[in-house]
Amino acid sequence: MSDEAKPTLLVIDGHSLAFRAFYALPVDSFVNREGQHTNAIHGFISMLLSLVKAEKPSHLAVAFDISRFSFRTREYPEYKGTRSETPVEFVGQIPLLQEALHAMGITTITKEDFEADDILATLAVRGREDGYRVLVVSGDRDAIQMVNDDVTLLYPSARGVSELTRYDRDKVFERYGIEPHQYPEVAALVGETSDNLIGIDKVGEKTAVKWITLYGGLDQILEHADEIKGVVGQKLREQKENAIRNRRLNRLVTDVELPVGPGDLERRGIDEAAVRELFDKLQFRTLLERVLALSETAADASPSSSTPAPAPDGLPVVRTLIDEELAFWLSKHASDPASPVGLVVEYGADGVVGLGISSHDESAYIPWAAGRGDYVALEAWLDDETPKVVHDAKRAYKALARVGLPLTGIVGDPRIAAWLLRPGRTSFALSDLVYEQLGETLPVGDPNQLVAEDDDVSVASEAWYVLRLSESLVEALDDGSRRVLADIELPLVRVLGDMELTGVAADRDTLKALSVRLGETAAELASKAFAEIGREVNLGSPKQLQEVLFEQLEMPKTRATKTGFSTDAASLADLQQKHPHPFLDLLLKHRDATKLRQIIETLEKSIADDARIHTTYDQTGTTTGRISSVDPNLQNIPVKAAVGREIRAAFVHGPDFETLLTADYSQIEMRIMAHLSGDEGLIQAFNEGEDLHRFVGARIFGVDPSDVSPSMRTKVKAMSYGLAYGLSAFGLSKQLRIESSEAKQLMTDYFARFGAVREYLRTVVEKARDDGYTETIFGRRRPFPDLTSPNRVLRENAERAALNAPIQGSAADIMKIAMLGVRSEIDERELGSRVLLQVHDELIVEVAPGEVETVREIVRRRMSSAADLRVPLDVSVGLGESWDAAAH
DNA sequence: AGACACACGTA
DNA sequence: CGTACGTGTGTCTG
Repeated sequence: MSDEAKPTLLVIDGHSLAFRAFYALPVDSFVNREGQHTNAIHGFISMLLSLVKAEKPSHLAVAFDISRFSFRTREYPEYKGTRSETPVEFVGQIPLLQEALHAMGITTITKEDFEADDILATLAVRGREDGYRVLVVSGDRDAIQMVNDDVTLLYPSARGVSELTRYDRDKVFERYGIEPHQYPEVAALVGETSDNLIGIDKVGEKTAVKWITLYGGLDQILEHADEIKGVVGQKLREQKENAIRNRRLNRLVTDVELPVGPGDLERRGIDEAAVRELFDKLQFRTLLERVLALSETAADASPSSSTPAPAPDGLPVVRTLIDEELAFWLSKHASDPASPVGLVVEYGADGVVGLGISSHDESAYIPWAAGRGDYVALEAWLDDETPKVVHDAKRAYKALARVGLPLTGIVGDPRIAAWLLRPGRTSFALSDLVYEQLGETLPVGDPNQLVAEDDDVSVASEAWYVLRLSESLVEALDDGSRRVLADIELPLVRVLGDMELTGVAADRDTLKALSVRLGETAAELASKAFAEIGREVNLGSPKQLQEVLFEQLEMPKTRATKTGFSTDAASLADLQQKHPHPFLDLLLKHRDATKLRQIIETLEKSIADDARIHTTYDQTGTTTGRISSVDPNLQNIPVKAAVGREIRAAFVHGPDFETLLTADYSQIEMRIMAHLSGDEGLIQAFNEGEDLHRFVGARIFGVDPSDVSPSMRTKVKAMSYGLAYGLSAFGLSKQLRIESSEAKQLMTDYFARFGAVREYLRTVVEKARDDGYTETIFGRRRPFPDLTSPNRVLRENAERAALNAPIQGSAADIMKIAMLGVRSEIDERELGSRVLLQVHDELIVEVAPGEVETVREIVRRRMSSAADLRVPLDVSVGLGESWDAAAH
């Protein structure tokens, strides 16, 4: 293929050319009405237009450095270290230039950890392979190494960017006397001041070229270093490491992984509206004419083959921000306390990859690489009061904390807002919420698309959606829910986040020993059980158990399930009464042992490297307002059985702490029921501070409190608790294994004494049916559409849930408020103790040395005063080495 | 591999 | 025919 017939690929080092342009044009002549300097943008675009006109490239791209940091600075921190601060007038010009290029339909490419020249070198190699004539525009002399028969370097002259010197093979040889690929070896010997690469003393270009010609290359020169005479030979031997290092650093990478290849860089049509708007803002009148003129000829020559998908109305163009630009953008556009910004953290396998930030009309992407030193402004911004809206703020808070970044000023979280609006929904994914709430489709990076939107764009654009979504959701909330969001849920994000990050210390040996012991017990029980039935079955399989029980042993059928008959513990206990068999008892004990062992093994697996277990609280995981706990669930650690308490004994305080403290609310739901119903009897029971069930039992059975028998107390207790769940007489009789007539009588007697409770429970459901929702004391709502369902099962289920929601929900609110109070006082008084776990009505605190009494008082006071009810909120506190020992 | 049912731990 | 959860196992399905 002749050169004439080959398509031309033009690739440009954006940053270096813009910088050249900046120094070539007078700064003060290019300032727009907003005070933004534009000389570099103007010079660059002017140069670009001339180039396009002259070279008529069919394919075109501009590469930018992401920052002054790259793999080279990691290897050699002094790399480019002599470069002075970016001039203040240059700041802000690169993002605007990128914006202009996008509007002009020109692809820009960046790659984390690489310099623009590496991108150019990669495209040059691939372009050559694919049959292109390649033109590389760069102001960096290292680019000379790319030159060959198909690749030409256009290098700006001393006079600026409008005159570019063409370096082809011949020109390189003419200028340096070597082949292009040898240039870096010369540079390695001589050194490169602008990159802060020191060469060999006394070796200049002439000497270096002479040696290269004589010995053939750098390696050969070093091999023959001993033969070189004089001071210069001496210097070479002394300083050869410099040359080796320089060569390593000035070698351009030619296999950078890029989202695009040469074929994807075909010139596209311009977005005329965007160009007009931006050029108007930049006040580029003549350039606008030139761009439009060129675009017409381009359109005639090659009709655009790919038109970018139209962006949704108002979606801002994304800028990638680094270094000074980052600080500039943050200070100029994002620190207004009155206008929140959306923030999206991009998560990679190793944590934070980047940040997307967006106001209503500007979006930016900030690449993040751990250990890089240019994030002072970002850190300050994350830690200031700039209002930030974050989807799944707790996750972002934790991810940022893990890389040492703060996050304060969280004023919105659409995930939580959507949950408050409709706590029963199943998905809280951003894309689903955007679709449902805004009626828009969240753009996704489509890897199949040629010039795919890269992650930068998606993350920054997501931030824009997060902001709008949050505003729309808050708008949809009622005042009460809004207060719950602002006063409870959002402040709680940090508290829960820190609890998760801290974790709870666990004693691996205790757990291990326990699981071994339970394993042995289970094995013994299994073999005994097999002996009883004369064969081996899988005791964990309900299906196989059904065969054994109902076919082989011909036991009476139990409660029906979807797939047969139940083998749960209650059914087995029933069977043991009706049809006693040793197998049943062995099976139950086996279940106990294996279940506990399973729990222990799960816990063991979840112990992290810091010897602590870090659960994750799901702040949107329940319909009532409670939080749930996952991975592992630390809210269902056994406590009732003796072995359960042994498990809790494995949760201990950390080495630098004095003790664990547990604090729990006594009968909080009953107290809330007393408050909400206003039942004088119940209120009196709590105010007298007597044993609640004894007091209630005395009233119901008409005896003295001292004469309430254990069996009476059990019945009363079951009924009291059951009431808050919508328990029926049938259910009560089932649970207490008493006649349903007795259960019925019990309930009648209860309501005769505590009539306001019945009245309350009835009106809660009635009101919920009218309103369509229930409400907690603090205004948290839960919708109940099924209360008017003609389907009886649905309706009655909804009735029981509606009965319970304000009670369970108010208890959840109170505990959350208490947690906020405890945390804020610990912060205020600068204590070292910290809350570790929350189990609905219980807090577990790790107490720092010397703080026992202080923390005990704080926790007790903050928990009891979290709400002002018509009954006291009783809190019991315990201390101990372990969770079990601290229980009471 | 993923969905479902069952069983069971907590408040 | 008592609310609210999460997890492990077995089983069936694709």
